[in-house]
Amino acid sequence: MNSPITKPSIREENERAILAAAESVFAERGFGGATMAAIAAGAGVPKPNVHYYFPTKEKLYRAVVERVLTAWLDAARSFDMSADPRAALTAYIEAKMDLAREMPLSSRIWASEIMRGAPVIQDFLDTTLSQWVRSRERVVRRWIAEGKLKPIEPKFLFYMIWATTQHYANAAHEIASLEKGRTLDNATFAKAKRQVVETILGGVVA
Amino acid sequence: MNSPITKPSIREENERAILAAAESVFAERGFGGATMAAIAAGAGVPKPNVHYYFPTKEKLYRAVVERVLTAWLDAARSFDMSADPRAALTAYIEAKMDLAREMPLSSRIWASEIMRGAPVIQDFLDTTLSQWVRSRERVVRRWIAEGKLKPIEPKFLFYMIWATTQHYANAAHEIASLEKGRTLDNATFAKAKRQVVETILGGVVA
DNA sequence: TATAAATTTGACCATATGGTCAAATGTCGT
DNA sequence: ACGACATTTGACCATATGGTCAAATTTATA
Repeated sequence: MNSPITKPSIREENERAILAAAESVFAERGFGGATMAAIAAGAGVPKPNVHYYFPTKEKLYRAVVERVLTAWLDAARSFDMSADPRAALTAYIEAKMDLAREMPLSSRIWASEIMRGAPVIQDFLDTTLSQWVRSRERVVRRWIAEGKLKPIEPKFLFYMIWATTQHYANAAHEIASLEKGRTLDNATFAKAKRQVVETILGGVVA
Repeated sequence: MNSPITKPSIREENERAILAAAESVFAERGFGGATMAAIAAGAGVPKPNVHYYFPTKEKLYRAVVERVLTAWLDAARSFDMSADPRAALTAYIEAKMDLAREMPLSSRIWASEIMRGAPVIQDFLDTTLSQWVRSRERVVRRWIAEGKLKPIEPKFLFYMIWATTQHYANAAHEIASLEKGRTLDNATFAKAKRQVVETILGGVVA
């Protein structure tokens, strides 16, 4: 049914448009501030049509958040536990920076979902994310034992990586304001990425 | 009139209670999701009473954000431009960490205001914050010229500090989830603070 | 204590919003 | 071309929400 070359069905195309609009509206105004009318307008369809594909605002939000989770997991995979810390952390930080750059809306929705107390992704935090952290913690501790990293608490390192990389999505507006209103261009962003990698590596590599 | 020992007037006391409730509701649900009814309930006063002190939701929100700005400025002052980078950055990072710990609601409101595109604090970003950044950038560049810091872009250092420290407020729930649901205790938070300071210093001090 | 000013509060109002419905229209396989 | 099914859409509805008002009550002030 779902062969790669099938042209998108009406349903697929509409769901795509609605999800895209929803992502943007949820990211800008938060769950509470988003309205189905705004989402419908953003998707270019009448409001009842949104409800036809996503029965409730809650369900639509969940669908949006699921895409965010997918993006998170993709970036998470770039943490190569078999590599040495420099390579593993560099790849991971760069993946996270690219995610913030390329999917700022997803990143903001993630942040705001967490600030709300994670009503939708609590289960993800308790299962997938917890496991991811535990396994990577072990790897980091091994690196420390091997004298490759300073004796740090792995979690705090992850927090710093998550926070710093996400900041480039969450605070894109603030950053632009400090750059005379202009968004970071690719070259500047690349410099930021490099500096983030080097600062963190410089701070934790033994 | 406003001598230090004057007992709070009815007005002062009510405004305080309303602002406190508003801060909590805005932080939890965002501007759009917050309701005046919830704020009134949180403050323990009837809804019209909230409007008596703060005519509109928008004005109430502005009042809350102003308190956040004050907190931001207080922490900003701890960046001692006359000191050497180790001392200056340590004091600043620690002040920011303490702020995130002691005023998590303010920190979250700040984050969500910025994610909304800073409709209320745009002016602050363009004036006070821009000036603060420019003057500190100069100091950091001087430190670099004196060989005390690696050749970094000062702004990216500030972003890392802001992001990482704020994370402990913004993502407190996520962090708690990764700690079996328990909030970081004081000792653990102190360790986090130390590690953040040491990682960043280790990353940028020459 | 009398009077003015500040504060409180129940009852309301207009609008916005999430969601529904049924009729109309489009799509697709046969 | 036909019937079955998917999709679209204008008109609605119930509720929530920001905000108002005027009467009642409390607090300051002279």
